[in-house]
Amino acid sequence: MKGVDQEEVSRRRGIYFQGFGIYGGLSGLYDYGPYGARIKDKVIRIWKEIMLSEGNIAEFDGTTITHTQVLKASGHYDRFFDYSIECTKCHTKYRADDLIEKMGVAATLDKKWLQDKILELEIRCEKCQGDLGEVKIQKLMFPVEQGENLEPLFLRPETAQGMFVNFKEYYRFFREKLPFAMITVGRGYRNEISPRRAIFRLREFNMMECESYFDPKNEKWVREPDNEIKVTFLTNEGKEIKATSKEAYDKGIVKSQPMAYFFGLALRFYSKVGIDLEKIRYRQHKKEERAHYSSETWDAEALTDIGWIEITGNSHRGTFDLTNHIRSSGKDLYAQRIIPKREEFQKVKEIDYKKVKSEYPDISSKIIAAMKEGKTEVTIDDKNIQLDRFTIEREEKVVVDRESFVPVVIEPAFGLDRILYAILDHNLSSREDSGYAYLKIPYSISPYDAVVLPLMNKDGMDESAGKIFEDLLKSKFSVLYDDSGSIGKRYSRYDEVGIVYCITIDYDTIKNGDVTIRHRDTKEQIRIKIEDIPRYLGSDPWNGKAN
RNA sequence: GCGAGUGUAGUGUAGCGGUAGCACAAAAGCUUCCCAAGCUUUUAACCCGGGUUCGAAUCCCGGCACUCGCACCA
Repeated sequence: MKGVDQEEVSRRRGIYFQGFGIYGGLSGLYDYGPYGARIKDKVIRIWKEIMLSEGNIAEFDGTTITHTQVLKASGHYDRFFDYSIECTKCHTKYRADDLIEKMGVAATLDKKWLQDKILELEIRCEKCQGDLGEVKIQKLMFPVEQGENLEPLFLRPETAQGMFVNFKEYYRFFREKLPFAMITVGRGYRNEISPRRAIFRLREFNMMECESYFDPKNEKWVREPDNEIKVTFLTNEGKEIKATSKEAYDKGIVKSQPMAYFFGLALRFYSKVGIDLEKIRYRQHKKEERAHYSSETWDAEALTDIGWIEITGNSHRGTFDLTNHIRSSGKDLYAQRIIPKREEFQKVKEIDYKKVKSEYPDISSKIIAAMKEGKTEVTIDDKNIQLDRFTIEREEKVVVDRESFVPVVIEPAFGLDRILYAILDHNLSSREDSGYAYLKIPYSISPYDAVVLPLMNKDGMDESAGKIFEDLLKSKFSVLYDDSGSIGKRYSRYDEVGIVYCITIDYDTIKNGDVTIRHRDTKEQIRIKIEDIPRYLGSDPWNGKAN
């Protein structure tokens, strides 16, 4: 907090605001307005630019409505529930399954079962010994109707699954070479029990996820982790260390090399979008906090006015997802590795057609059919025939030079809305002298390149400004035009939404053909020729630390 | 989802049974050659629904939303 309320500014200036406001709003749904939508778009672009410039990362754009079988395989369908129970006296809330498991009984995730078990075990409120009420189910996925006689489908609770099920497409795209990764930017949906703090916890949210695939025998990214940016690592043993990603990996703090590599990428990204790296830390999940499938999890957290908030989750998902989809779909989602050539003798079983025909010339086709079905005996015309003796076994020499395996997955999942929350929190400041707010985000995510401002609306300044504005639009710059209010008021207007440059047209413009360009942060102005404006803006002249 | 509290122009607030005021913002005009100046004018609100009452923003009930706490965040 710097004396400026992010939510107030956002509402007032159209960065973000509650969805469906004229109808009283809907909990957990927020819209991005004229400035917010542009900032968001630029943040996405920077992220993609960084990820895609790795060379072995490709983009995926999947649907949000998801095949139910996918969610059954991933575990969401059966586990994405919250069975809660509340004390009727003091209203403390518990998870019903937790209470039962604390009694040393394995819980079955079924409402009636849980309810009965709680009565049977005579479980009472831990705090006040009061009676517990009814078990309530909170479903955390959003169903979507798909037709009269069909089961509802669900909106995806994460973008990851869409990528996993398309693993093979991308495996082919990368010509069957690991490691590679897929990225998706898109929306996810979770029926959060109590969404709060504006865009911090939403029911429909934006994420940018990356699924990277590795041979478990060679879990390394193609490049070394970053060794420049230092950040705080907080281990699950409570150790706090400031280190670069490479150091953290070398010292064994971060076990997974790719994970350490992605930390470096993420830090470059955070820094580029104006997140203060002094307010970033990596916190390792404790065992009990970790998702069931993960062997190593680190959250990147940002310090904001509401404390440390998770902005990116990094999970080592192992082979969990692909194994489940292989099992569930019966399809091949394996990768292959080249191994040293070796010759092997495999036992091959074959049907001895000659023998069958010579012994049972009339019913040979029936016998062969039964053998092909894998039967060991068959009864034809009341005759019981053992089939083993028609099998011949022989050894065959085969050359083996590859083997199949299930790739392991390492997933950095960026919460876009929370990243935007952190960006606003870290950059919304107030001027020391006047107290007015200004948003010191980098030029690269500034909602517009510049604003064109005639100093006054007369003596040809307005015409001149109008022409400069039109020319900039034609040159593909995103610019605004504003001629209302005093010049100081207008500067402040755009300071507040993070626009870096104000181009002011004054009397000298008419005389000399030059304009002043004012910088948001320093309030300093320089004079340049009108024809130099595109070059000046195009050179991305931001020189602050955030670049 | 529970408990407590809150909901008034775009934003921040006053009014708390007699028919909505202020500040900032916004718009028009005048003025002003550079950091929310001044003057004039204007636009604009009682979260939604029901009840009590001659009369409700105000009291009551229900809903919705927000804040905090608990829980949740796989």
